Amino acid sequence: MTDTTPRRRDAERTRAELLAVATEVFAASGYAGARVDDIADRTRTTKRMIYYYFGSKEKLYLAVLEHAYRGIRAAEHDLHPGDLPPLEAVRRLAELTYDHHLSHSDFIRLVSIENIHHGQYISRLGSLREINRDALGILDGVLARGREQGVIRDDVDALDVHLVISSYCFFQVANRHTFGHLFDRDLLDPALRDHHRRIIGDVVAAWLSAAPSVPGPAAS
Amino acid sequence: MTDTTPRRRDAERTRAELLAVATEVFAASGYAGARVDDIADRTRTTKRMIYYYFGSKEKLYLAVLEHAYRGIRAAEHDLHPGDLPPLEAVRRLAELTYDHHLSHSDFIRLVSIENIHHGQYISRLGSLREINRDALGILDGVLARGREQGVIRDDVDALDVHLVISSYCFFQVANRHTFGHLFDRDLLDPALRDHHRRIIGDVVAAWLSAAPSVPGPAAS
DNA sequence: CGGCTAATGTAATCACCGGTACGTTCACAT
DNA sequence: ATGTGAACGTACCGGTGATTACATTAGCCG
Repeated sequence: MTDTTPRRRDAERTRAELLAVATEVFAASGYAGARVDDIADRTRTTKRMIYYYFGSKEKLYLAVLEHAYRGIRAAEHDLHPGDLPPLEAVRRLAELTYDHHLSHSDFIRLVSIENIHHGQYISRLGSLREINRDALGILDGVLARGREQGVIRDDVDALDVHLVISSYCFFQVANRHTFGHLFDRDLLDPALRDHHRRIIGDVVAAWLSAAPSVPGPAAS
Repeated sequence: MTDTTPRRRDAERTRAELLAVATEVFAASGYAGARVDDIADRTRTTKRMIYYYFGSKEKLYLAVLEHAYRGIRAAEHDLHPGDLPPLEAVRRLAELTYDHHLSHSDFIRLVSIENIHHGQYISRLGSLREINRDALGILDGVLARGREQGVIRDDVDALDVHLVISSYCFFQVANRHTFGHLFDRDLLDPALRDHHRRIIGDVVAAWLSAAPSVPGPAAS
């Protein structure tokens, strides 16, 4: 957060700046690793204000988490399936999700961090559940259409597809460092981006258009 | 670490116990979140011994990380492709990897933690790189055989396949909590295990047997 | 046995870090 | 213009947590 507007006494702005910087710091260091002093020092205000606006480190983290989750629009929202052929729509969704994840690495890291803490904080943020609902609804509509047309297998539901796509995209960002070290491939190398994006598109398209491996719907 | 052998003065045992407990605690709380006192209290020795054997919290974590990585045998090692049809071999590898990840959640969590720290610790453990080499080699052999037989597409390399499989399996364990909360599906629910295992098998089998989406090898 | 070192226990130290007491100043309403 | 509360700053506190100084004992080797 470098200086921008040098106004004095602007509650909204101070609060927003703290939240933005806290997001960066928590994402960079984890909850326990983040330092309240560090967050304060990176703003043009002081530690006192963190407690004035948020009350505690924990509540600040909760605010960061909620803000991050609300700020993320599921890639599904940018998908306008229109009358795209279902398979093309899903491929497009996969590739959108890929780009979406790559450009929101702080969010991805916060999710990792939250899982390290067994989801103990997000579990207090009940209102988030609804956000992803309609995103899944969009995907579900596409799959239904594909099944009707007989071009998409019937033993897979929207959540399964979402899981496969998210896993792949998430991994690229979340495990960049260990994977890069062990295999000498920087997953986020711009030169590989098209290759990696195409892969997840190919994967879901091939998967969904294949015949069910066992007759009849199996999803529970 | 509950009591087992009540011998006194056993260096090997003390060291091993510390390492095992430290693995649990680091995996449970992250590096910064883990407490040296906590680790010591869970053993039948004292904090002093951590410093006697490992020197510092950081070196203890490094030892945990290295031990965990060495202790993990890539699922590829349990794959004996023999003369299985290539596609079946890859499907089998995917399903093996799935079970493998599910039964090593502490390791998965350590990997997540290490990535939160930008891989700064694993980058000091240069010797690990070799471990995964021959694992990839096995997969590479299967793919090569499949390409020769014309049953596996030629625009995908072993690392790509490994990435797709690992991503899916890793996500299940690593993001269990946030995903479970947001979508009301416990990814590790035993009742879903067969369903989820089958999915990754279907995914790679369908993907690899499909025709390349663009003519000619594209992998870099 | 005597002694010598590896191994262990106890009790501190010291920095760091989340949180707060207290005082000040801005800006808006009247 | 000025009273008033919201917004902010400074300096500090108290606990915690990593690390260590020092004392002790166990076991082996001769």
